[in-house]
Amino acid sequence: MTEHPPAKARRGRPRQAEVARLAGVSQTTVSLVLGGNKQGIVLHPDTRARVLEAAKELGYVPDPAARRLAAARNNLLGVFSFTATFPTAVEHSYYPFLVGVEQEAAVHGYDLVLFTGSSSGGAQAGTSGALERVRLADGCLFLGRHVPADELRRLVEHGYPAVHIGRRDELEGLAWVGADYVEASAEVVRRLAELGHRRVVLVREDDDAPASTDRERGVREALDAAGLDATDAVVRAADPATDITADWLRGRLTEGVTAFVAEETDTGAAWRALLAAVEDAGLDAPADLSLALLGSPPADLAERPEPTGFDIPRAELGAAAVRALTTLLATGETESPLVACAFRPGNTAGPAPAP
Amino acid sequence: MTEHPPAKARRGRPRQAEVARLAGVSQTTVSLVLGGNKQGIVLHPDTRARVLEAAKELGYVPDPAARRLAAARNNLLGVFSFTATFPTAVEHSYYPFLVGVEQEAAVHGYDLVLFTGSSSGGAQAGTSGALERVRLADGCLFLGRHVPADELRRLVEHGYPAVHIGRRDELEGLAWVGADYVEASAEVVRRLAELGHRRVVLVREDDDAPASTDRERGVREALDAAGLDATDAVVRAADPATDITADWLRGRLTEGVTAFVAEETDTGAAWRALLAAVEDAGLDAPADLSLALLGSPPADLAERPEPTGFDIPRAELGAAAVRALTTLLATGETESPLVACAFRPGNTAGPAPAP
DNA sequence: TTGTACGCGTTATCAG
DNA sequence: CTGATAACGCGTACAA
Repeated sequence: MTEHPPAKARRGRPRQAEVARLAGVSQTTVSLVLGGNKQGIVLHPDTRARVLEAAKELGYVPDPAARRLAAARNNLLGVFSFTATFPTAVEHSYYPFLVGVEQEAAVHGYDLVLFTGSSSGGAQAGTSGALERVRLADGCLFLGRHVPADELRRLVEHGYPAVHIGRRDELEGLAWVGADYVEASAEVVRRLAELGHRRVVLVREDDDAPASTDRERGVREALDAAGLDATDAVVRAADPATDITADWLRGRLTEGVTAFVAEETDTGAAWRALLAAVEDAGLDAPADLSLALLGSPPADLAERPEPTGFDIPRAELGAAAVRALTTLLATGETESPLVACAFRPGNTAGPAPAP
Repeated sequence: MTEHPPAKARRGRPRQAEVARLAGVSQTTVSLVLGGNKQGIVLHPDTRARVLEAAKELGYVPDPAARRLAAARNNLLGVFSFTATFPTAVEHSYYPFLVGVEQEAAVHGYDLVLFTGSSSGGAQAGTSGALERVRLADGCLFLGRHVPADELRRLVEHGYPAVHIGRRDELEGLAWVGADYVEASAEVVRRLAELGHRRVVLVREDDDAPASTDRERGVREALDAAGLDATDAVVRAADPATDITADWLRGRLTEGVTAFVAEETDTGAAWRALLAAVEDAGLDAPADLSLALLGSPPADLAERPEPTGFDIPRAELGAAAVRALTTLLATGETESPLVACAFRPGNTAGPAPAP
């Protein structure tokens, strides 16, 4: 009993020392050869070859934790996501971003660590300090609304390389990549104005995430620019399903509102409520009124009708985030690019009905 | 220059030793208190309190890398996927499996490592020895057709804990979780038989993956069981787009075939070709003939018409795979469960037309 | 009940 | 060119 029973998980996991023994050299040499020889030390090609062969023979792979502990890097990028609900449908989750993240990570030679219990509301979610887990990776991507600001700030202040997917100005020094919701929302309203709509209402949920406020800003800016009345132009619905009713809709219509714009959220509640209200009121879009969605529709109502609005370039955002993170890792430069959203014509908006 | 410039990421992070000094105890005691005291060692409540206070005071958070290094395990589960094409659409990728994988991994306290350059066709894909990378994780999930058998065998022979998503009997000792394609395909054919179809043709691609052969087996078994003619019941189309034409279709119809079944693949080529041939021939399903798809349709033609067939329970498969892997990790027991597929009525199959 | 000593796997320095 | 040796931060037998 002189040896602790080794954890099953490690059985057969070769270390540098074993590679060294097999190659007949020291462990240091193995580290040198396998580490790319940053020190510029000259090694005998034969030695090098023997080490490489031994490593391949044994299937040696460096332990990421040890690598990291020794203040090196492990070619691992973290992904920590805070989506409100568990992704039963892939489209509602962060996977669309992951497509771009994964592709770009591959380009740069990084593998990905998905920190669970974040999106999935698993055991560790909400636990204070849960974010610290990401330190296992060289750097980390954060995404979703409601990423805990204080924990994130701690990481950033300690110099941990982090990039947030989604604009995040409040956190000094945090790099982020964002969709240009302001411009995209403004464009939607501009189109509506061009279609003759003079009064437009934005239905947003009761949520102060940047993604929401940006949309509102874009809407307001476009209204101003078009010289339209912005009075009561924004409605905050704590519970869209009960607040946005057929009656409410009729009320607004009699006030002269001809177009309704919903923000996109995790649940799509605002858009859903709007569609339901229109149907309940026996109205039709775009004949009787125009509708637009500031984002992509939830999967279950993606078609019939296809919402006028814009698409969030999720994969590009993911890729841009990885680029930002890798340059942060390599140069220490913090960049925060804004990615444009493409306008989606759709078929829920049309010319404003004659008064 | 007596000190190495510490990595930015680590600067200023309090360690257990500092907590210990502040609390006037040893580092061990700190570890004990903060580690939840698994050993059941009795500590003086005051000591405990002092340690906790000191930890909070300093904002101590354990270093995950060190923790994992000491524990001789990662709590990392790998995911290595071999899908034929890059997932431009999440639905075509391995993400639907990942939903279940992620959820179940969270339950068991594991994080996930996504090995890039596998699904994404990145730089390292196809490289010999690329699979060895997975050793970084405590265990790994493999998925997709065409996972290189020899490399996988090496890993398994070395005792590396691996679970393949998809049946894989050829590899002695490899654990896998599979969808019961045989039974699901048989059920589809049984339904067709019940609808009066006497001659059924399976269109499969030129591919000998288990997922393909299982479907064929199910089809043949059901044909036999129903006493139907299995002559020329299976067509292998190297290139469905050019092989499965309107002319071909008419030919088979005149031979008395009334139902066509396509296997599902990454590309959905067989099903796509079948739909196109029917349209080109000016025919209609299910009026003139019946169609069924052994799997889920590609996203771009998920509706209109919804294919009769079955759904692959991808999330459940992912979850089952994680369970298999964690028990393999914990007990060394290899299990290979088969998960049932749900029949999907759809609307492309109907009663066989009268002869 | 608390402290000592060592190991986990890797990197990095420095003397042969 | 190579081989000891010391961190890195934490867990844990074993001793006090």
